[in-house]
Amino acid sequence: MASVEDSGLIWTRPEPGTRRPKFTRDQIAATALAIADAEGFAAVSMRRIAGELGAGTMTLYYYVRTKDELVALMDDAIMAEVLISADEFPRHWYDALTAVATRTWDVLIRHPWALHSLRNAPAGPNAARHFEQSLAAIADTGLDAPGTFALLAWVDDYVHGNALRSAEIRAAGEPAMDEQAIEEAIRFGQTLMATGEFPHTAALFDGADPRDAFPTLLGDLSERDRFLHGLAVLLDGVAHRLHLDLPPR
Amino acid sequence: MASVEDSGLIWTRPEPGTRRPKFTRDQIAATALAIADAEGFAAVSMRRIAGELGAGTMTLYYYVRTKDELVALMDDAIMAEVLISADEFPRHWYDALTAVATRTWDVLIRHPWALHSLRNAPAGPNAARHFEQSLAAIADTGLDAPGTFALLAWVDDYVHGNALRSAEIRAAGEPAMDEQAIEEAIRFGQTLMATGEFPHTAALFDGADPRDAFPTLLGDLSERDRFLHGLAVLLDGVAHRLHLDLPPR
DNA sequence: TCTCGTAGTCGTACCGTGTACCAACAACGC
DNA sequence: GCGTTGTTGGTACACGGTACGACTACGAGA
Repeated sequence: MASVEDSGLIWTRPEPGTRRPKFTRDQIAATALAIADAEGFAAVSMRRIAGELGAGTMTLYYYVRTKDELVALMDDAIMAEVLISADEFPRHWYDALTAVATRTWDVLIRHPWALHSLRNAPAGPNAARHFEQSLAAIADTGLDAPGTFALLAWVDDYVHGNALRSAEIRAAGEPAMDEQAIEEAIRFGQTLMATGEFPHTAALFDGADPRDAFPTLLGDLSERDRFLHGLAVLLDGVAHRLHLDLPPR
Repeated sequence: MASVEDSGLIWTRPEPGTRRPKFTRDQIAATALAIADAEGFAAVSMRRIAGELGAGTMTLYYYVRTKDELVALMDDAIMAEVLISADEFPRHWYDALTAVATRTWDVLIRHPWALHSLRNAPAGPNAARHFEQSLAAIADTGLDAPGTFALLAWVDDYVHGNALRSAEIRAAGEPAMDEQAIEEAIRFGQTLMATGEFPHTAALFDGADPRDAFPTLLGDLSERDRFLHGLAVLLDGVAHRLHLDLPPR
């Protein structure tokens, strides 16, 4: 006898022959990513993801052995965003490396929590693809293996270091720090200045309110432009030291 | 009537007139630092610190409002290590900046958990002193405020990015990753290689066992030398772009 | 000398985390 | 019909930060 549960229309009944799980890893990772983007990585808990998905908490552990594995999934999803399609890949090493670095930076800024929270995630397939792309970018330099490795490391270090700090600046603008906390921080700064122990710092700010002074100090450039500027400086040094040619302009 | 507790010799009784707290913030921060250095930042919990100190957990909250404040204390202690004494301060901007950056790197490597765990700590007095020293280092370049700020940012970005990755490599050598996990990771890598999707990566490793290949790829240099090399490349670019003079050799 | 205010200490309890364990259920091959 | 196995999820535990408030003992005032 068919029970009430069975009596639905075909549309409501799952196709037979396929004993499919309710969820997929992609779906779970996407949910986790959405939570992290909206409320920060700290809000990503197993209970929270499960709740968002309308599942029991422990259900997630059928798809994933530990939370670390789930984090690895998140990392791989992010690394996918970093990949550059073949048709937008410049020919010259300088431009190609700049393109890869910039794309990486863009993604890291789009997910400011990522660099901090995915640090321990083991590399997945998309991380490998990103590395392959990086190698492809500088293949025409003719550098040997150690040289190649070193160059990529320098660029990666700068990109990550810059993204880390830029993400911080971005976060500082958010309501995370309330007006009163800023006020106190400034007063503390003034107390330090008053000791006379910081002549160079005092000269730099020149008595101005730090809140007004920052745009000037940053040269009225966007974070992204300042990143690009530093990258160009670094690659200048690279071309000079490693005797590589710069692209025609 | 004096109770049994009071009956000790003078030596065992605290001096009167001074109702001193049992602990100090410095002491608490030092304990927390020791735990972090020995077992990683994750091992630093309020209960653990208190236990180490022979105090009740909640006692710590008399000295500190929240754990975040305690972390700020740890950060300030670390920043103290970064400071360079006046007599070892080189004259030329290139050497001075290199000295500051290298000292920073050394400290970050000595405390590999620091960069990752103290990221959100607000700047304290020693952070301000470090900034002042950085300004002093490049004062003789004659750069204007935005130029100064930009230069320090580039160098800081590179130092932090490199230290972050170097600390990681260091951690990877630790027993954290057991033999079996490494074996699996390598097998996974080979699976990826077998797809033919990674020609450049395959060429780089040239069929060698990754465990043997790494020293060669790293150019048989120490982490520290590789850091210094990259820093020199960056500063080369800086001198070139900003029309600054290099130190006489 | 007695009393009282208060600086300093800490036990208990609450909520939130990751996850081990196990019971319940559903769909398939026979 | 059955047992098997894939899938779900409830409960419980250890551990985290910390709010609350009780307790202790010093120092000052009477």
